[in-house]
Amino acid sequence: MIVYFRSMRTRDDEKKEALFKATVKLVNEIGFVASSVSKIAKQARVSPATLYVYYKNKEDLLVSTYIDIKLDLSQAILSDFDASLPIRDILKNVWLSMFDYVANNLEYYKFIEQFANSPYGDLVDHQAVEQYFIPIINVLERGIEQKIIKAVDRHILAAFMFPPISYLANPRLLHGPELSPADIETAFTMAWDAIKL
Amino acid sequence: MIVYFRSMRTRDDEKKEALFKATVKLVNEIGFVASSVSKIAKQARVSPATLYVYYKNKEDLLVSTYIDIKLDLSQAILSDFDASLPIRDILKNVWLSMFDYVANNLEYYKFIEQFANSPYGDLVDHQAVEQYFIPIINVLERGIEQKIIKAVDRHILAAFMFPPISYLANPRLLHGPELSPADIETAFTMAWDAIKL
Amino acid sequence: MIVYFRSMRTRDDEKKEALFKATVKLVNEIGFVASSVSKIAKQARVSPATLYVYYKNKEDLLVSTYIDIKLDLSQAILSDFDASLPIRDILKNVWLSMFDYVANNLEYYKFIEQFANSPYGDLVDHQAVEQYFIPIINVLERGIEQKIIKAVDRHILAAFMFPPISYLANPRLLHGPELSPADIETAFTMAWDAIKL
Amino acid sequence: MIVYFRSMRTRDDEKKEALFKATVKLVNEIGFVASSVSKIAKQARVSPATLYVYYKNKEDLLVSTYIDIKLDLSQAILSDFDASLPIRDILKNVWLSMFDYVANNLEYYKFIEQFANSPYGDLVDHQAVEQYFIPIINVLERGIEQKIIKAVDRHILAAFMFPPISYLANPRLLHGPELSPADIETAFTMAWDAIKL
DNA sequence: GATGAATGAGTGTTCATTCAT
DNA sequence: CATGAATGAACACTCATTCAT
Repeated sequence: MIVYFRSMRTRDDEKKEALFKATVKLVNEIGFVASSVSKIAKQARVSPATLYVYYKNKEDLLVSTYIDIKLDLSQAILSDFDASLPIRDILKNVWLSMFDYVANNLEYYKFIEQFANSPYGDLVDHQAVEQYFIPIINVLERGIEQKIIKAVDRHILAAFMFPPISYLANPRLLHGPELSPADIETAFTMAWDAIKL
Repeated sequence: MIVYFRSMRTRDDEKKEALFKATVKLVNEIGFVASSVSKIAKQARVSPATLYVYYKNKEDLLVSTYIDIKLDLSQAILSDFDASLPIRDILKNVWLSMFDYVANNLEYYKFIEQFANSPYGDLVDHQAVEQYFIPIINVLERGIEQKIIKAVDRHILAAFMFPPISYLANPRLLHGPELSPADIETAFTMAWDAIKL
Repeated sequence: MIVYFRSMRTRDDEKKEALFKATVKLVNEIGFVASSVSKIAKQARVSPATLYVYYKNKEDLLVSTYIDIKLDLSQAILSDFDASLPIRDILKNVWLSMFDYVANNLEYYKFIEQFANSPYGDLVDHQAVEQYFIPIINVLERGIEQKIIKAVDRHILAAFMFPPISYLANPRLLHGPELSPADIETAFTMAWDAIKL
Repeated sequence: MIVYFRSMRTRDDEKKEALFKATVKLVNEIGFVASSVSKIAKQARVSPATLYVYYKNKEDLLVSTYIDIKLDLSQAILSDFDASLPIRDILKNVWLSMFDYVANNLEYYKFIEQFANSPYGDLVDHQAVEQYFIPIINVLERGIEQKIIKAVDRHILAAFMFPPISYLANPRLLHGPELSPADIETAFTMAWDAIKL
């Protein structure tokens, strides 16, 4: 006896997720340029027409995928966020979480890198996306107030914390050997040296 | 004896340069995805067929353009390179030169960013390109020997010097106000704090 | 005994009428070519699948719509038909009714024009549709018998009565200013001059 | 020995004409709605992509075809135009020429009918097209001055001369037997009766 | 060297229709 | 009766590249 837990013809989150995964996978394998709707659909094992049931168009698919990853990233980073710790420890947790995320979800990270470096990047509501990261911003500002962190614009502080991670964790950019745990520890120290007073 | 009534730059070079400029311009304006051979040719005011006189195919055009820019960048960075200065000053010159270059040649810089974040990036002979930057590597290594700079892999050092520049000088990534000269000065200090012992 | 708490017009008829109106509206606004089933369904605020409850397929929808309008037109034209009047007066009433109908129901009229000038036109049982207009044909034949109207094939007579109306009342064909009541009166006189002996 | 009178790779008016003919033929056979670019190209024995060498897009193809036919029609009608004849004779020549044209080039005529009754019709510069027919307009106006023709707007006069031709010569509209030469003669008399004073 | 013409293969998207519920 | 989901086939159009000149 067959029991259907979900109807055969109702909106199917499995399909949407298949499209999401197919998009990320293909963009990583063959790049933004070559990732056509039909290839993505084929990868997700649905008809190209079905894609348009779940997304308004290709742009919507890509932007949605980007935002979903950004949200996922922010949740990963903030998962063990503990505001009661010393500021350096909070930031170290955040930094290592992000390094882990990038290293272990390279496909996701490479997607958002390609996305941000494309004209699609201009289509995103950046303020909305930055909302996700407000707790980190707040920590930086607390650090400035407490004279622990250099009193400069938060974007400049961010520039020395996060872009180095992308670079170090992304084999497409780092044309050298993978980093050891000790290297990663050192790298955080360097980031901290950059921003600390 | 040959007398050139026309400029020394031959007709051919003019066409090739027009294609180079058209490629950079279009990739910036409409992105990698939409930059087709025929659009590039039209922008350069030549026939699509002519493009194939100068480049083997589209990939060759894009890779060549990337390498040309990388070379140009390295020359700009190393233009006032003076090995006799103190290490911090050398690096400061390099850093500011690069910041200037990125800020003043954003089109070039955005091109290589898009390029590097695409599968085309995998086609480049990175070792050859890194040759251009050897003098800088050498300075870093001298700094390490002299116990001025942290004794870590040169890629890690680079990660805290150059990616922050891309981030801070690229409006597509920095979703905030432009940097003041004082900000830029501060930013270098932070880079130096990161790498110095 | 059955008591209707809801109006006599059933839910079904409402949907069918909505589809009818949506079809006419869309064909007028965007043309036969662009009037897809899903757009018509959306305009009628029903699911595309629902359309197939009321019509066999798209062809059935269009042909039915055409025939319904033709019937409506015939009823409008024959509403004040009075066989006891002089022949010229009968035809004048008919002619002016039709002009009124076309002018006041341009959407309907443009639909049947587009329809007739398309291969769908070949699918209609013309004899059945012409039944609606038999009284007019009869008047013309009475006129011929009474030596008031030229003794030619009824289609030729019709050619000078009705196509000019389409032309004069349809802004898509008449590329000039709208007609005044006096113009319309004159136009009937011309039609009559054409057919009278 | 083969002699090439035209190069194999230069713009080829034969291809453009093949596309023109294919467009007319297909629109007649399967209608505007179903006449897709790929079907037209296949009918003309060229690649769909080649169509875009000769026409900007589908709209351009259809509008150009329409205008070309209109021009052809005007030339046919005015071929034996003799301004020195009596006005009735001039118009009779024009009328019969047009009847002939429609009857003998039904494909062309049906194309422009379908075209005019579609939203594409709105895209044409009607004033430009009407230029072709100015000599006829002038005759009508001379007739009005000479008190031979009714003093009404030229569009109303036209409405009783030309739409009846479309109707009588077009089997899709005239659901009856074909007209005899005598019928045609009579039909012109009726048109003349309509417009003459 | 330089080109406009030409195209098979592909693009993103919409089509008319069916299906399970 | 009514529906949203699903799709193969088609849509208009552009692609990178080649070819004859």
